[in-house]
Amino acid sequence: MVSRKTIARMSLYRRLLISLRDDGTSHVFSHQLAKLAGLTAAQVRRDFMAIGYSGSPTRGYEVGKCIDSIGGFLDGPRRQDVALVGAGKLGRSIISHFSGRRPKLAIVAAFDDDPAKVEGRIDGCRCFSVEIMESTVRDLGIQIAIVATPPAAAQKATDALVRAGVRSIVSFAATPLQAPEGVSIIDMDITAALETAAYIARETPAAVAAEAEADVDKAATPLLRQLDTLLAGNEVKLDELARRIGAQIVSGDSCPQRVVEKIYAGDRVSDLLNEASDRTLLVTNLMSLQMIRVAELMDVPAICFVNGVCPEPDIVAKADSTGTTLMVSPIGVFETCGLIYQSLAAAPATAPTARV
Amino acid sequence: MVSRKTIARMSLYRRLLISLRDDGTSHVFSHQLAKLAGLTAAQVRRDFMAIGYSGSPTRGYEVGKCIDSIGGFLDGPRRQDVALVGAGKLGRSIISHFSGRRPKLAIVAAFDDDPAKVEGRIDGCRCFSVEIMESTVRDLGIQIAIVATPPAAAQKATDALVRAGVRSIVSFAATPLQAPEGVSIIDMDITAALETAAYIARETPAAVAAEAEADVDKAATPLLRQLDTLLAGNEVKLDELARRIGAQIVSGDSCPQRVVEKIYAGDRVSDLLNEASDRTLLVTNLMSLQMIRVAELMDVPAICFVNGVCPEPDIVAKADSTGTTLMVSPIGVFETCGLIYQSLAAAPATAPTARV
DNA sequence: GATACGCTGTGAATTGCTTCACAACGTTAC
DNA sequence: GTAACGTTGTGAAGCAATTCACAGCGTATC
Repeated sequence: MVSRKTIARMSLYRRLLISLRDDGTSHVFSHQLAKLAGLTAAQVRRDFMAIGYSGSPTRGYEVGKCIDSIGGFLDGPRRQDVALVGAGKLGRSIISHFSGRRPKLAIVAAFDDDPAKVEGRIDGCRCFSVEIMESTVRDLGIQIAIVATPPAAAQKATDALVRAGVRSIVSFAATPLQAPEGVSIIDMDITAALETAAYIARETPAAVAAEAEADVDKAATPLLRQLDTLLAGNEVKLDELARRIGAQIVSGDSCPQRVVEKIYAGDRVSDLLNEASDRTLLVTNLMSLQMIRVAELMDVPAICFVNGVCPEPDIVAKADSTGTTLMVSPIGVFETCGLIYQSLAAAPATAPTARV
Repeated sequence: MVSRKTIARMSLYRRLLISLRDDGTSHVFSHQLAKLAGLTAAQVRRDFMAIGYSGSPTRGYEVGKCIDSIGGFLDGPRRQDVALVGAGKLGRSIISHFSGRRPKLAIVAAFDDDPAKVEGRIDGCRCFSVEIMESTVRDLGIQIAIVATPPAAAQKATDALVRAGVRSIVSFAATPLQAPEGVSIIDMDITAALETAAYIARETPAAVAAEAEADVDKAATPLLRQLDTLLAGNEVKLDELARRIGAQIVSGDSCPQRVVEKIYAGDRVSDLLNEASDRTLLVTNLMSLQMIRVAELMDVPAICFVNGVCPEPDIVAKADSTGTTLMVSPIGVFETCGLIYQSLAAAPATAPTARV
């Protein structure tokens, strides 16, 4: 397994490489990158070896490819959300620091015990009361947190985060945090850093130093019928549909020529069993192997993931093996459904304008 | 010579010991201190050995004496002054962090290129223009500096600090700093720390390799913009919307007169945090109390359940109590989205036919 | 087309840090 | 008094991270 230090350096390499790319550099040698990072060339080569990226003996490393390789290693397949506890000056500055920087890593919620800060927005990040932290973090499925509270509140916050399911914490608190096995703490001890600097300055030998009944059905009938009219017989091929909505087909060679005439949007697998057919396109934001398995079971020809999130290789592989076409729509579920609907309604075939 | 890591731990030990002393503890064993610090007992003993402090085999270490010993090692004979460059949020939070904490270590001057910050006082610390930094630092004989500037300015600041005689720098800049031999740099790389945390959170359970990139995002832009145009300013009242799509409002007395201008369809709660607002209608097939909680949290005015499934009384009750309007659409997510979309597109206002 | 060059990828060596393991020893118990 | 216990201090072992050193290869040069 690759060490924590190597991971941190990867983060650094990527920033350096991005900066090189922006400067128009296409290739870089290990010793050059080493110089920029303040390391040795051997260290850089070892690190790249760890992620399996190879350069050319004559041109060195390709900046673009290298950035992608590091991205493949460092970034998860989907966005990871981060919670921040302690919206004091430090906490707010950290939010600003990350604001819009890494699309795959977003501080989505801040928590503080000061009512003044609560309900405000800090650089676009919502701030809530610590009282709802545990439930919120759990509900959101957040696994990463930053602790920037006064030392007295830090351990309590950490315990709540751990109970909420957080697995990795970056701490700026001036006190070490106790966490159970399996929860990793990365301590950014500012005080220790400054004191260390002071020591060095002093001792270094001089150098330059988430009721009711239903008469709902009655009202529903006419509408549903219209929809059926709209969709039925309005077959469309998968590849054509993908093109119309700007989605990209990500699964390999499965036949995108098949037709769909019904769309099911939603993540509830149990409903799928009743709704889906071999002419149904499934629009979902739940990306899992289970989804592919159910699609196969129901003979669903295609699945459209949303928000531009590409499925992991094992999911693509599974889809390929079952012959399910996968596509990724760059936009959300509502927007994707809207476009498909619009597209079908606008189709030359039978296009009754739905009375609304 | 004692290692940098050991020095940083000393700083930590001292803080832990001071807190123990304040709690009235007079003696402490290596394993106790180790527990507090998150280290092993052997490590603690080794470190104390390095500074030549000895404990008693029966009583352990004397807290007071030990603090003094560490002080003798860590602190210099006289106060050491520190300069800070970059009085942005991060810089100011660092000043507050140290303000009055360590008498022997004081941030005496801050430097920034923003005239608005210059000449002001931050937690008692004077702020000056970067222009006079070099000469001021030199004149004050400052040997320790903290760099908290944007990456672009960091190297320049470092060079000036080095010329001014600084021998040890703690950097919070998002870029590595180059310094001559004899000037030590302690890099607090926040970005690397968070990315490392993200990696660990993701890879800890079962490692899965990541893959391809998504140029899906590019295709997304124009489409999304069109959708925004379509939806923005196309406000519609909740009761009107419900009537148009044949949905039934099931929650009690909450005000269905509110308007919505955005729809979010999907069950992924975490995305809601970023997407939802007090004008967003949430279309979902996930019927749970958690959904109501999140809606409340985000001030989402209404939730539309689908497939004609009426929510349980407890959910309706919860929604009533939070003022969230609940409606039930007789049809599925896709059809509901399609109808809403159609409805908005057909609205008298701005109705650009989406190019597909 | 052969020679020289400089770089990468990697086994092996090295360095530095952490933990083990145990002698030494003060304290308590009987 | 002495046996048992639990802790410190420390040499030695172990482990992780880094560096060395060089084979191998693509390119350039003559």
